[in-house]
Amino acid sequence: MNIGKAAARAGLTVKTVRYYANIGMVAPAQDARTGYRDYREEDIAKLQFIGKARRFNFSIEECRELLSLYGDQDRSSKEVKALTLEKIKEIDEKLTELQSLRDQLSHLAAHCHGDDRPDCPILDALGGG
Amino acid sequence: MNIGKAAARAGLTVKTVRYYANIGMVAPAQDARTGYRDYREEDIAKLQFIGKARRFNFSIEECRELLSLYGDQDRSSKEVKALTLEKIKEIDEKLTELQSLRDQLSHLAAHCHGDDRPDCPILDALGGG
DNA sequence: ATAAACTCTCCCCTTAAGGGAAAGTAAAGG
DNA sequence: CCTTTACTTTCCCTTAAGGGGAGAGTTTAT
Repeated sequence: MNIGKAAARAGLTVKTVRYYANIGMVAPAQDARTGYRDYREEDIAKLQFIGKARRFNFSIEECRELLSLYGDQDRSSKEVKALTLEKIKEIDEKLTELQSLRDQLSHLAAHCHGDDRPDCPILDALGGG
Repeated sequence: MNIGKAAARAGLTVKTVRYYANIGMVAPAQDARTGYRDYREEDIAKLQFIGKARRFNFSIEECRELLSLYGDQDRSSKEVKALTLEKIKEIDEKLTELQSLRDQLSHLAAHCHGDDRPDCPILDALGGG
């Protein structure tokens, strides 16, 4: 199967799929003459797997780890769960940080009258000490 | 004032300050002979301003906008508030997205027994259709 | 036969800097 | 005065994960 079809099947762009081939994550055989890549069903499954993991905010390297666990018949769910819990922790930290940021900005905006007068608590807060 | 001192005063790295000079955000005069940059108090204030805005998650381009408003004596707080409210909206979207992501991962982790058995709901969810 | 659609590699672009090399400059110490 | 150390300069490469587009070759459809 050519790359265009493969990408469509996996819900990815051709560029993305070619990128995954280049970094050796899903690297199908290439025709000796044309250089065309030939994707098999197994490759499609991997691409779909990666696409989903990426949507879950796993990085490329984490995807690589998950993929090796996925392909390993003797994998233990322990490792997968650990990776997932770690990812959840990261997300929690990001959530806390963003929430705090939002509160601060919201506070500033609430005290800014927002008209044409030149004084503005937001700029004051940014500029002051 | 040399770049090292200026960076320290602003709580930024030398690399960062030099980067800001290169992109024309805070570009002090340079000595004709040595090329050394000479930072004035006004520049320090700008650097501190940018540092703070960056910590508030404003992008470089947004910092540039804020900076021009900051330097404009006739600035209106209306524009600043608008920019801030927009930023809050972005953060809210990001929060929603992250929360949903967290819920999904959390759900998967909760149903994964996490022992050495090879079946794992997380991998199943990633691999399945 | 030819035009359209598809694929290939190669190179530059993105954000916001960080790392490090090679070379010049300044300040401190003896 | 000389040397060592600290500081600064420009330049180039790297990051994460691809996107955009050029130019050339291939396949398919008309």
